[in-house]
Amino acid sequence: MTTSESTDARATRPPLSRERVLASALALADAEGIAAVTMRRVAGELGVEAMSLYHHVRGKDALLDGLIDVVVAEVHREVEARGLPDDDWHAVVRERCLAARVVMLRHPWAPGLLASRTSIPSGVLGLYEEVLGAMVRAGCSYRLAHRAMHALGSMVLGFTQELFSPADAGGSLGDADADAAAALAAMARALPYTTAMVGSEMHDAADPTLGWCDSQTEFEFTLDLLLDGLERVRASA
Amino acid sequence: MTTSESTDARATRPPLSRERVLASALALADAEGIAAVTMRRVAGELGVEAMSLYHHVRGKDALLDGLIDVVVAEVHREVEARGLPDDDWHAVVRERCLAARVVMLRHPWAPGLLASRTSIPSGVLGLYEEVLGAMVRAGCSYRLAHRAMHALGSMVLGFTQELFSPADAGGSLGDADADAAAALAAMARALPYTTAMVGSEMHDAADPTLGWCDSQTEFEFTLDLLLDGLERVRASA
DNA sequence: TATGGTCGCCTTACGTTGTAAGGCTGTCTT
DNA sequence: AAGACAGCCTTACAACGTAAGGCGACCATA
Repeated sequence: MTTSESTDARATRPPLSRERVLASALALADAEGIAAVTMRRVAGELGVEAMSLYHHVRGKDALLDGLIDVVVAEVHREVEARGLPDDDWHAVVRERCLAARVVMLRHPWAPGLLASRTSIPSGVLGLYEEVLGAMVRAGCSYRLAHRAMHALGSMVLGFTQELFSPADAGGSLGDADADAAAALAAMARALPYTTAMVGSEMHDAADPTLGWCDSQTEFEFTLDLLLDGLERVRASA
Repeated sequence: MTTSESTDARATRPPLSRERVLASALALADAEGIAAVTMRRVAGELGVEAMSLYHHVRGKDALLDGLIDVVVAEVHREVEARGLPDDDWHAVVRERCLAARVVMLRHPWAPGLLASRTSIPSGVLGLYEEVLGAMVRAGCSYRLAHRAMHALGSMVLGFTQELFSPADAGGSLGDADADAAAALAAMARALPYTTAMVGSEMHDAADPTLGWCDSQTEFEFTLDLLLDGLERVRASA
């Protein structure tokens, strides 16, 4: 009985593999956040016991490293899917940053996870190399290119960790109207400029229900701010 | 016996308080990283059992929120400790960012923790308000000021999460020389620009033992890049 | 001066986490 | 045929956050 059951189960499902483990973990992280990625949970998703994962992954830390590799590979694929200008360094760098961003938006847990790793994943070095090459070939000094790496890297990772989301800034709506109004009034008194900004931006927003803060636009604005600044430094050197 | 012991212990140490709990957690996080901040561990540091903390802190999450409040208060104090230019928005914003940075450097776990919180801490709103006010009074539109918040915030938080630290880029030194040389050669082949950049920057660095990558300089460079860009947009509007 | 309440801390216990150690069952090699 | 091996499972342990309740010391009131 027990024998036939386990035989059935083994026949039914495809054999485990590092790829299947990582795919399962990725799906789980996307669906329920990185905290849901638990050895037992991932195993359960694969119809298997927790300890079985250890035959394909050294441990939880290695699993998370693998997850990062998957995300970085996705960025590479996204870069290839877009056209490669290759002549204009501005465009080359811009495309890399935007590609990285769409992938980070698909996997909002990725920036935090990346930041938590102690050693830099090798795939990321490949991305840096491409950007670096484009800048240096365009006549940027290594010093300038180095600084660009810091600036752009911190922006790509930082922008997904939205510290300034509408729901938070708006206070806890959904309470009684009186309470909400009082809270809003108190906020307007304590933080007049912030309140005015939210009001002004919400009024200007095309679709206020979607959120007053279109972070894609913000992202591209900041990106161009940096790229223009870098170009200015390059040209003046 | 038991009675006298507990009496002694209670007489010996000052009574617990929210402040003492937070101070202990802060010291622990600074010394051993945020992962070491455990209810049992913090309690142990105070000569107390884990559950005793719950009389002064709602739970672990509230403890971490408290930790953030402490850090934000430290930023405010740092801002006050510096002189207040107050006339030049450029300088006002710059000082805030630099103040935030030195505090983040003192508590490297803070940016990650801040990013992990779901709701924005009220103290941070105060900082935003100051920067926002300076910009708006200087003639920036709310739209521009809003974008500046995103750009500057993501930079301040992102820059401490050094994804590009010397130890990593340099590979694992400390092995046999032959292995290290081989690894370096392989890296030079796979990542020629990166290798060249590290070499170039290390050569130029005043004190190579301190690290080829002076992130304070990088930070200020990026900050000024952003501020100059923002000023240009403001002036042209 | 007794008495009951409250405060501060402790004890015990439960469910969840990562993972070390070892068992069982097929398949493959010699 | 026999032994090695791969793949999965079982059991077990320490550490985690925290719910529930206990116990002594104080303090106000009767």
